[in-house]
Amino acid sequence: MHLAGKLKYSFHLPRGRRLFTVSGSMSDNPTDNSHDQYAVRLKKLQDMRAAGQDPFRANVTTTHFSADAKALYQEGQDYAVTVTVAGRLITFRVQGGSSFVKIQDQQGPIQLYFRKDVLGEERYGVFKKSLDLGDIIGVTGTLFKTKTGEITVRVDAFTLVSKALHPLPEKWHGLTDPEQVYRQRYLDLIVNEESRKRLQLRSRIISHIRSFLEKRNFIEVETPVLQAIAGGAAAKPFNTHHNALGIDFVLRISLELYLKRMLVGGFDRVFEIGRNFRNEGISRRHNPEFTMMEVYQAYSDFRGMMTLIKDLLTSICTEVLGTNQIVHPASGQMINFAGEWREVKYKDLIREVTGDAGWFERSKAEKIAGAEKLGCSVNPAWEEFEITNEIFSKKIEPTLIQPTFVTHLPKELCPLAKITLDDPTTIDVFELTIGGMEVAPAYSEQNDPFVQRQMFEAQAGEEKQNIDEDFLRALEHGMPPAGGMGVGIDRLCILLTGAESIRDVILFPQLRPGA
RNA sequence: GGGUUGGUAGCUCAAUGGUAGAGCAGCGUCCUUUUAAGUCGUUGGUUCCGGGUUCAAAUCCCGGCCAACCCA
Repeated sequence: MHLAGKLKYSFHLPRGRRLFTVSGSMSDNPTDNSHDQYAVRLKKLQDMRAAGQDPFRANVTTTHFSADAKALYQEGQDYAVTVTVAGRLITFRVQGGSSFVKIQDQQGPIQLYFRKDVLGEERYGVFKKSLDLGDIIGVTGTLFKTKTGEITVRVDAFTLVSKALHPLPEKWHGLTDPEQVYRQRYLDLIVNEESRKRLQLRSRIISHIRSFLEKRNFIEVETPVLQAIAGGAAAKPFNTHHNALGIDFVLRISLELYLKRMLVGGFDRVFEIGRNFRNEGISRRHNPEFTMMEVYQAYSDFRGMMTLIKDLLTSICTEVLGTNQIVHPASGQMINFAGEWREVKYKDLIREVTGDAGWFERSKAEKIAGAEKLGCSVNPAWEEFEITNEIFSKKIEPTLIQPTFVTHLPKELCPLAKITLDDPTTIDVFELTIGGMEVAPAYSEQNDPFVQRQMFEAQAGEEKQNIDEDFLRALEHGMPPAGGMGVGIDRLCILLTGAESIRDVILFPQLRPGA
């Protein structure tokens, strides 16, 4: 089931407009050219082509991006530096024989100054008549500072290198319809600086994670997305099919089991930043495909991972964000990454919120009653640990705004970690929770193949075929003791960019096909 | 899956059951240092789709599609 296969790719024209009727009326009656901006722009394109200038065959060799070009200007040295820049036309202010426009490239906007007496009558006329907001142009000119102090390129020559047939969204309000923001992200990126900044910040965060880990001798690897068995997490997978092999595959739901094979193979410090796919609901916090970073370090444990994640996040704060404090939009609180981070056992949090020191000795009926007293709706079919975990998810996790290591979770919640030595009901694990969201779980990884098999069998229940025998065989060859951690990159970006929704930090979030 | 809110010009939004409008964009005019430039004029509508009520529906009712938020 390929989702993309169901999408209809159609050439999109403004509603109710047909290309041939519009262009027909254009040529029949050139004065009546005001009914459709698409048609107006198409006409300009056709006229240029007829004159032997096809913008889609033109190009320009740029010398600088916008901000780099502006940085070359030296005070008082007007028209001394020549640059060639290119970008999308975002403002257009014609003023008789001189005009100011702005173009925008990857680094942001730069102002251009067109003069009739510099360009000549004919080229200036082409500039005024042939260009539209949204077109992509390249210009060569010299830097100067206007009387209002803006560094500007006085244009000596310009080339249209791509025609925009659709008008840009309105310049002041921008594009606000959330649906269009996500479906036509390119428009959002053109007109909404906040979106552009946020998504660029995401790239810088990921880039920083890579360099941070590489400096600590971690090796980045890539493991299969297509897998015969979805392992490493409890989630419903997407199913797909390999035609030549004639077998079904699933898309991975986690990176874990292959990265541990890398530990067996002698890659002692590995990480992968990759897409996971979970066939579950879509919400403010969930996208069906999301980016996970998983990292494994031999001869470490969950305590070592604590240090690693704290160092990593502190490093992102100082080197990428330039601050240790971030506003948590939902609560308005400041999240403080500096100083010591709270560490608390899962069981202690449960005892605290239920007010019951003996919670874990209570019967299932008593736990159900306790959970309902706290306002949790409980499914009677749940196991006891699920009832308790409902309290954690609903009543505790959302309140953990400051960075908090929740440690020693019940062993049922993770079958891949080592049992705590002095408490056989818990595992050596933490979940780092910030801003009410689980950001990074980490474990002392299970490397005992016998215990691992038992855990898998208990988890699989009747579905023994879902046990990854190849992974167990790998463990039987000996995996070094290791700490492992997963970092939800999207959630981290929500947190660090102050976004409201996962959709704001994913370039093209999944939506229903159509529209 | 349930509830709430919304979908009107290219964009941002008005219009209390009674002629569908404004700003920006577009088109035409004036303007050689503007900053949402300004000026004068002007075009542009399957009011998401399909039914229904009514003399009359963007508006009320039913169904559908899409989205946002909340809940599961």
